[in-house]
Amino acid sequence: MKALPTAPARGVTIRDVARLSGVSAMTVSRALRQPETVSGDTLRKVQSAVKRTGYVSNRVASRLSSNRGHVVGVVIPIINAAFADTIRGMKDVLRQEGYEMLLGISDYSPQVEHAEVAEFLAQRVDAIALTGHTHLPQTRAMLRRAGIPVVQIWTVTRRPIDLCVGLSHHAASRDMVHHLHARGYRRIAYLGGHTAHNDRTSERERGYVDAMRELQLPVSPQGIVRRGFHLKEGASGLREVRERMPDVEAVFCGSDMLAAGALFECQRQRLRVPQDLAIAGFDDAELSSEVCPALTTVHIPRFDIGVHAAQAMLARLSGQPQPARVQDLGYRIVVRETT
Amino acid sequence: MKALPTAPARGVTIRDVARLSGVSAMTVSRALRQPETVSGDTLRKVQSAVKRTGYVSNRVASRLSSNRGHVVGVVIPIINAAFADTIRGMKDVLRQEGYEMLLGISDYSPQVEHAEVAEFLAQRVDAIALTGHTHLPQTRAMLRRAGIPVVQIWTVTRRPIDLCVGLSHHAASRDMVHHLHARGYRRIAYLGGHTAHNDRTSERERGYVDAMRELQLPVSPQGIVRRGFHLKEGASGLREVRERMPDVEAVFCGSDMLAAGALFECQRQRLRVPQDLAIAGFDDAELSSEVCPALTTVHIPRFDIGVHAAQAMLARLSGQPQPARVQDLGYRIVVRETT
DNA sequence: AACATGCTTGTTACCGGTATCATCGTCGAC
DNA sequence: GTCGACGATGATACCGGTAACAAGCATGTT
Repeated sequence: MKALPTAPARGVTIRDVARLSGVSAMTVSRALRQPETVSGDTLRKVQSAVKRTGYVSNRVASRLSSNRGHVVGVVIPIINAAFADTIRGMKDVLRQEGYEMLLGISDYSPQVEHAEVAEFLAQRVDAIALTGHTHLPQTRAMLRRAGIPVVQIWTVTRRPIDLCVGLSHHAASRDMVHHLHARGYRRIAYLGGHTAHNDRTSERERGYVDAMRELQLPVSPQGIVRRGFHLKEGASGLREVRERMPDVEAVFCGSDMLAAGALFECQRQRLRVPQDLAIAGFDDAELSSEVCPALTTVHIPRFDIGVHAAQAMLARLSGQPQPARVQDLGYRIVVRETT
Repeated sequence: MKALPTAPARGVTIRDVARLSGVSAMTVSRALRQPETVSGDTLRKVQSAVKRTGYVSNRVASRLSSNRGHVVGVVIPIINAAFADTIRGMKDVLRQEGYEMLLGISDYSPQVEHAEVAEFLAQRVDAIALTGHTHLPQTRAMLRRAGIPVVQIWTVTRRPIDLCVGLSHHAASRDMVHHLHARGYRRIAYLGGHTAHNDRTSERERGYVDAMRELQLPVSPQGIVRRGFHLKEGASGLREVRERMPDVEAVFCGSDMLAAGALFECQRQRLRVPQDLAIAGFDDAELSSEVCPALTTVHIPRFDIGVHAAQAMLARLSGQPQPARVQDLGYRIVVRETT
């Protein structure tokens, strides 16, 4: 088993280690970062001195002089189960490579996102991940100027700022509507998230509209209801859908939270799902396979988005062969019991 | 409306601003951090130069020389809905004060937690928040030596490393068992989380055991089942409880995820809740009020824990009157339909 | 033997701020 | 009129690393 990382013993600097091992500070620095460039003898002396003093490199100083601080910044709109998986994926990769993560939360506000990015850059992070591709022009400009790896996650876009890892929410949404159609549903409503400053929800809604048109099914503003992503709003959303469109046969929800909230409301109203009303979700949340009846939904690779995003930025940082600029990780329609 | 924070224009340093405004770098530094110590004339010149150049102070350099970097580190065991609320609470406060957050995830491993803390200290964070009070002795020692504010969150403990903000999970758990008893339930089983390296789950389990003893109800290892915190495990846990204790009347779950998983399993098995079996949870997750029937649970101030923790560390950092070392934010039994 | 080559190590300066102390001018008190 | 106090500003060194270059030395080549 590996020894525990030692504490950055207060005040122990590289010069202390240098003195103790009888070499220069520069040699200590080299011994720690590129052991193969110093002699075996020197390496041993340095390692022993490090152990005795409990020396830990000061990342702040290191970053100031070399412009590498082993920190990346990540901005997500909100912490929820979906983004949590992506964060976990990133963390797993970053930890292995010795990188830390600054977390920014934008609350779906481009202004707040901009402020977080500005602060990240002031902190001189090595790379930045952003959610989606809807940003202020100033934010894009600032990121370009910064000249560090930038990964946009969750959606794919043709013109990323730098890199991008995600999937087409439009295509996924479209496919789900086709699934509902194949099951025989015709009066299909859409209960989705607010679309302001959110390309995921916008794409999903457009996917629904486009598919309905393709299938020559009736689409109308009556059949589209928008809500936040809370279970409670799924319930109220379902009530509104049924008021507006009494003969609705299926409700396609832009997130599993909305779908589950709608499902619970059906249970309260003693509506049978899917006999009286079919429900489909999006995200394949943990909940979806566990509720009764289990939710039909779109599985998206939340965890892998994080893994690939982190790998892409690290690859760029280490000057490895350039990763693909755009990585589409796809999705999967998961048919369960509610459709 | 406030202007957007500007980009750290590449390469613009305090010296550039100094040259442009015709004063020394030191005066610029003062004008930005303690505007009241420079003359009005100077202040205006500096502000204009800052605007023209788009200068943003380099936090890295600032931290190196002044030991203040406007970053705090937070370690949580896992990202889930519960901790997400706490993170949000912290972020809200930190953002207002211009602090950024490094996020560490320990996966319930004290070794990983130790490594994260070590790395945070190498990054020279201004303060650290940790979850719970179960840490390696080395971790405690390292934190003490670091001499920065440390907040332990979620549980209260008599001997915190420095500060602590949370509640007594033992008392809350005990109260819930008393509630079940008052409702007439006698054969009460406990379905909780794994207790290794987790003081929240341990305390909750002990609270159950202690309350059962007080009430002179039968407690046996048969009536205690441990699982992870996934819905699926709530379902499998419920099956195991009923196998082991066929005449069980109520299941007290150490988390709402387990409780909801158990509830869904009951629905699948066509068991009526609470008539055939009562279920109580812990955490008051968003889910709990929305499922049908709604879950009886223990509400805990997840968001406020974050807010108070952040406020406590910032208070200490700014040398304000010392915050209370231990803040017990309490809990509330929320009776709904499942008991 | 003289010299080029490569490997290891050391010296120096610098990253971009800020702490500290020195300096300068102004104003009021004696 | 001289002196001390105070406010504003500047010069310098330093935080703790690392880049860039120089130097020393052993080895191989002609």
